[in-house]
Amino acid sequence: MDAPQRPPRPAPPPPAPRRSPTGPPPGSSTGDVLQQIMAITDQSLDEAQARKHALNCHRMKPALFSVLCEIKEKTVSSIRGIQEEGPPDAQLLRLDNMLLAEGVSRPKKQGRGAAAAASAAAPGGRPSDRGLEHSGYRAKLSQIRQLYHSELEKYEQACREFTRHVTSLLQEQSRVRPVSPMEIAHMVGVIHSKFNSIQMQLKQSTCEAVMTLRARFLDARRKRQNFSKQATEVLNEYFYSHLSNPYPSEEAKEELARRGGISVSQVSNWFGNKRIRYKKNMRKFQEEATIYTAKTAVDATEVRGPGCQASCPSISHSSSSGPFPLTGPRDALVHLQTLACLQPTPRGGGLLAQARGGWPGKQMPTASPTGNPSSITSDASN
DNA sequence: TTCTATGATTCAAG
DNA sequence: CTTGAATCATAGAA
Repeated sequence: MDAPQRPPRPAPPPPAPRRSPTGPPPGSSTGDVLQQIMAITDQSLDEAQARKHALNCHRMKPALFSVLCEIKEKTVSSIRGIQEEGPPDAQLLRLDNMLLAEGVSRPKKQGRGAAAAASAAAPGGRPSDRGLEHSGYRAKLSQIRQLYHSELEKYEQACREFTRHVTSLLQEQSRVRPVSPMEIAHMVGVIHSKFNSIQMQLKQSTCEAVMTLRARFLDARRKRQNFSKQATEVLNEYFYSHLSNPYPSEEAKEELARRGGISVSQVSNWFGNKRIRYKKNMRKFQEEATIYTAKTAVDATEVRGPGCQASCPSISHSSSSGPFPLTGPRDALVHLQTLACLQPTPRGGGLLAQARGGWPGKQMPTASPTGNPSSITSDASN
């Protein structure tokens, strides 16, 4: 394999170990020795062993060896050129990173930045993907991970065995031909790179499996599940108590999410849907509004005691105040202010006009920045 | 089965 | 980025 075109023999073998007085029979020339080497593969194992031994003990062996060394010296530079392996290519790096990010592979022992980043990831998933923490996904991912590691282990084992085999073979051969340690290292490198490419295929297919799993799971996410009663209640309470400005701040969303046991984005979705659906068909929501308005008022009363303006939630949606009536303490305040400023016409003016435009003048966040849960539904004092 | 309610997604606008 | 609007897709009721 690494034997290049043999140059024309420049000189006969060095004279040093030449024919000794007790020399071999005339037939055992260098050509004969080579002939024997070539014939070794045609022989049985025992026969070959015997021949090998004979060759090793042959008195011409040192001479032949030194010739081979000479030839080798001339060709070795060509090996040197390919000794260094290039850096792991980008594709492999990408695959590794992905497997790491998905929690399929573990960070390298001597891990640096990537390892630190990955260690933050929950086993079996990216922490950022709240929705992906479901058991089904994790179970599948863990299956993939197990398969990946067992296959990887198999490949590594095979690689080790093959490397050991080839190394010992080369060491054995080094008795009859010059095989430098560098050459052996090179062979090992070649073997490793072959096995690496197999490993890369494994990584590739693992990545594909993970991607498929993710895609399927994300699809499944569309299978909606209704929120719990608690969540709906919390959201509706906020919505109807902030009807003039149903745009919860980030803090409020977080608080609502926490209280409802849902995610912030679900809160955002819910409010987006709610605003639109409420506006489209306010009549339909009238009853709901009354319920939650009353509820909020009761809560507010409990907090502040009777006598406050919030304790009179008896507002009808068909009243002249339009679709976004005074439904809660804060709305009462906002509405009073608006009335004072805008002098709305009995129908269609003021808040109604605002509402038609889709709650245009967004108010300041209505939740207290302190994050006090009670402030979400009773913030009239702001 | 159909119908309705509702959570999620997509897309354009700002 | 958030939002409104349209739409999709499904759960659950009828």
